[in-house]
Amino acid sequence: MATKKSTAATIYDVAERAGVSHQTVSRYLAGYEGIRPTTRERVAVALKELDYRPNLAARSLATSRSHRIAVLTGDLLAAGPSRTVQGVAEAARAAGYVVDIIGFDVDDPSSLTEVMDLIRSQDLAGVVALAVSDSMHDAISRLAIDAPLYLDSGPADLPGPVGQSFNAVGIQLALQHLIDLGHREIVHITGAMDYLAAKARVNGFEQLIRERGLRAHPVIEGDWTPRSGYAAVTSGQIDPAVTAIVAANDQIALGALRALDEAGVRCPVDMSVTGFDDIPEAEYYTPSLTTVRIDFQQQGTYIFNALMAQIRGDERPETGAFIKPQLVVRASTAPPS
Amino acid sequence: MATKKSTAATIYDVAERAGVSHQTVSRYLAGYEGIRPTTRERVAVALKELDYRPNLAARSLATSRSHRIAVLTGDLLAAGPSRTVQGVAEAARAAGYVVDIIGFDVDDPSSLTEVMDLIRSQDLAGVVALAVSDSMHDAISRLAIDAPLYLDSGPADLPGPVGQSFNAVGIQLALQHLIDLGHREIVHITGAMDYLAAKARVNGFEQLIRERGLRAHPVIEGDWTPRSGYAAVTSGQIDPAVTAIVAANDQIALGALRALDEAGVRCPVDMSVTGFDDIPEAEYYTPSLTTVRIDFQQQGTYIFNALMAQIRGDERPETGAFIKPQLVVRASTAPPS
DNA sequence: AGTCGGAATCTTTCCGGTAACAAAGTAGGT
DNA sequence: ACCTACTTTGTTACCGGAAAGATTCCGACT
Repeated sequence: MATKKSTAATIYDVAERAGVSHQTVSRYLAGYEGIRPTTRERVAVALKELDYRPNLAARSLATSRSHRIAVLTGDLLAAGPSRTVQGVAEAARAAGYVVDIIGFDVDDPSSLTEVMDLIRSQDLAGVVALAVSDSMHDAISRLAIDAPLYLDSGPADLPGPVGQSFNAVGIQLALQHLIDLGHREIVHITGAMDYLAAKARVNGFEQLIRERGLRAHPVIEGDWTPRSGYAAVTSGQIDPAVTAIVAANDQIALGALRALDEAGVRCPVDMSVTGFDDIPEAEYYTPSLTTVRIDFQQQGTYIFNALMAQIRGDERPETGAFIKPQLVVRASTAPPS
Repeated sequence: MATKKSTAATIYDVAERAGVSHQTVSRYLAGYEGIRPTTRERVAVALKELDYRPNLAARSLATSRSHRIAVLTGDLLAAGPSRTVQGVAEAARAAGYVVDIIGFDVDDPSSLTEVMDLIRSQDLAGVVALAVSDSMHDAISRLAIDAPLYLDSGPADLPGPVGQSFNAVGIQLALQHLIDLGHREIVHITGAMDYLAAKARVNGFEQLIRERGLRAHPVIEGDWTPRSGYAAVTSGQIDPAVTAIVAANDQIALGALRALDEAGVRCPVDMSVTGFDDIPEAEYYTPSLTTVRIDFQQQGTYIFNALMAQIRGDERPETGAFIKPQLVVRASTAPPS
């Protein structure tokens, strides 16, 4: 039966109740083996009776380590990042870590100064930076945070962070699907090009186009938003020969779908469209969107694990982690007519 | 010129450098007035030279108060809540608070036990619970958290939390718009009915229907998802006389739009549809969705302020805060034909 | 029985701040 | 110049844990 006390119980309270020293309680909590069973039992009982909860501030002060990680992100609003954050948060919680969300202004690198102060004040176990543009990438990597930092961005020509490993393969899944349907003239609408994810998708797209020996239509630059997908189609940049569009995410695909509809171009009869992410709404677009499903939950887990590996100081870069994208065929793709 | 030191500077380091006692430094940091200008200057210089950052764990331990709040939420994925969280996080950051995101399993009230432990270990300044269903509402309010708690849920018959004040007015904006267009047979597809937001929208809807003396079609129960909007239309629950649908959010509207399209019912010619939230995609649905825009940023600010008021122990419940919803007329509504 | 050594437990110190109290320093009034 | 009353600054204790060193306990062995 938990005793109601106005102030939270400390290890001293527990120790007194169990008739031992506070250090013994501390050892018990740390899982130390060498405690006599009778003593152990007394401590356990006292702990339960007082409904003891450790004070994390005190622990963190004493050890100068915490079980808290920060997620730095430019926008939580975008569907992808927000789900990734969710995934990281869940993985972190399962591992007994708490996640601080720290936002910064994507357009203002100087806002990082505040962020930096915040991070340095917090003794964090680690920091994850998600959805980071190139300019921010440099600013962040210069940040000289003393905690391990997992940066989900970087040059597109390197293998890249584990959290971004699926981009090329994913986009190729969509592209190959269109090729299999018989399409030969295919164009890509990109995400915001200062994001690694966008560049990786472009690279994946162009690589497969080359491998298959297809005509390389210049990509059309978008910025992840439906608006940019709409603009890409209405801007007249698309070669009339094109019969299929590979959008860098579902929102762009939505915008494109809408523009096609307004222009009287039927999807999928006259033009096929694929998305990326498989957000819950994608199935209900008109027509239902063929897209590539990403397991953001798993992505979050991988990212968290990668950070934990850094925290523990592991050397091996955990090569096995790869998020397997999955093609979801719905009604927005069909053979060219 | 900041001196590079391997370990972070403490107030003791600063004190030594400035030739004063650490307490004087502490006073300076606390903004205490009674410090001689010359001393003040020396401290300021030392502070800057050592690039001092306070250790929040130590401060929190000493004061048993922290500048950290937790946001408890069932799902970050849903568009509304995630944007609200974003808003709260931003308001909190502006006020110098850090936000911990704590997720729990909506379907498993026992997961709250863990959450509870987490919260109690963290010495938090306050807790915000968002997107809370009724069952969770009870579980959470029983949680006996010693920090101030802002619960964004509750009985639908009370005025309700400030964060939810816009529901009735917002839905009535949509409904009145349809009435103005000449619609008389209007049905509502609800959100998940164990959420305050869903109930408040239903109440607002039914109230205005009564006031205008219109036929009260029974509401069709949804769960915020596009799937449920789709199901509501295809299930045949809608009276053939109905000429307009008021959906509880944009996703539901999307599902409905899709079902109507498949059934060959033209929107807005044969059926008008309104959404709620104005997510960025809504404009690009087919047809472009008439909806009610909610300023989630502002909502987040209000919620944060409400929590801060509780933390400070203010009595007056800050009655002035109201998020003004805004009707956004697009192409999914038209006079009945 | 006396000793030795490891196991179990206790005591002290520290982490980096804040709070309360004590002690200087300073100025004004007589 | 002396005392009083503020001002300014310094000292010490404390928050709740963890780490390190000190101490007690206990059984095995001589």
